[in-house]
Amino acid sequence: MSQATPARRRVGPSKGDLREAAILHVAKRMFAERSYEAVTIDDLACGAGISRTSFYFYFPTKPAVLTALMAQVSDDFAASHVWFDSAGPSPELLREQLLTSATLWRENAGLLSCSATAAASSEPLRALLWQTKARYDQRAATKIRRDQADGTATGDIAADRLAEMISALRDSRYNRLAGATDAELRDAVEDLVTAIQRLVYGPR
Amino acid sequence: MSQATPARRRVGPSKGDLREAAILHVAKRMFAERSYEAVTIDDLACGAGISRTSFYFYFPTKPAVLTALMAQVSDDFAASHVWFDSAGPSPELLREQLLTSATLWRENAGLLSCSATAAASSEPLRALLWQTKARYDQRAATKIRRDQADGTATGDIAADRLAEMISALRDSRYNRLAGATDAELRDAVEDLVTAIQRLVYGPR
DNA sequence: TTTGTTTTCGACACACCGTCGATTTTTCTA
DNA sequence: TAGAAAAATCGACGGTGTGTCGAAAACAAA
Repeated sequence: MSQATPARRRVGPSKGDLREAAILHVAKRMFAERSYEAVTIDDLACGAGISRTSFYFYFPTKPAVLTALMAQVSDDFAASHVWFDSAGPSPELLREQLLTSATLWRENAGLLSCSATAAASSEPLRALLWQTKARYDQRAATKIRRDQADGTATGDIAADRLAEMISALRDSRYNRLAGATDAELRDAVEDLVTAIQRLVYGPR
Repeated sequence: MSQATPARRRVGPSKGDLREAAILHVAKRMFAERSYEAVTIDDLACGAGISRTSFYFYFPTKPAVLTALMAQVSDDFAASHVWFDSAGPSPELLREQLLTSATLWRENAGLLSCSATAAASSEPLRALLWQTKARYDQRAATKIRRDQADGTATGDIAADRLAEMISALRDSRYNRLAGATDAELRDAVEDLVTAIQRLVYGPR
């Protein structure tokens, strides 16, 4: 969250904080429905009721806004990882975790898509996304390593590789969730549960 | 391949075709070592020995050059898919197919990375990449469907979903192949063989 | 040489970006 | 509540990259 804060501003709540919130608010809406390139800084500024130049008082760049927005989503996302704290396959917990995160993903589909685009040109945003993924992968790897140690999980693929595979499967499936129905969302979750169980625990 | 050809030019070989080749040549080099944004049309034109304006006589946009380059890579890629024509798990053929495509991916790592970036802003390029992926997924799905029909492969995940999963696993692993050693490349292939076999054929 | 086509490029208009400094508004405190 | 300090605003400017137009130059064929 700190990358997006310019150096000049102080901390307390003030009038300008309302504007910052207004920018974030309008940005969330615009990035949700247009592509990253199709949203200009002028659009954001006008939407927040200020001039383009004033925008720079609040954020240094366009991707910085996206970084601030994604920091929130990233936190929500991290809160849904109940399976990682369990022991053994526990497919019900895995299903619950995936359903929560899939719902979150669908709600923020446009924003996530824009942030993936913007990451190519913004080091801070790239860092945030990388960190989010790294945290997820590490928690997954820890859980898998534990299950491999007590023989529950098969060991012929290293735990951290399995964790990366799970991320990859999740991302690719979730990325087509924009505008999906609840039934489609549940199907996606069900496929992922089956695939992950099979990859990690092998023959059931 | 046709998206990249502007309307005005005729077909036969002529002086200008040399220039077109020169642009493609220098573009391949530049996109291999710099990021997509860091290569300007002026860079490409200068590199090919013409003015920026003349560039537009050969290609309508920057992504169009990338599209032309990617069409070639896409063809090479499609030629390496020996496993799809086999029956049953045949892990040796799968390994061979993955090794070939991984090598190709590593050779073109920079180009592939640029094209992924550019796809966000270029419909024709997006279409080419989509088509390449779709062809791959369809061939995979056909093979899997065949194996599911005769009971070799398990059927609790639909063939086309499995095909998408395979693409996703491959992409995520290959995308970290830039500058990898031969040993790392073989490790990647080995993990993928194990994972794919387990996903498609379940308990071995 | 003439004629028509291919190729080149300078000049222009555009869109967006980011900075600077002067000005206005808000906030705090004496 | 006046008046100073800090916060916030914005116009003007300069920069970069893009794409178009039309006139000129190089080239090929008759």
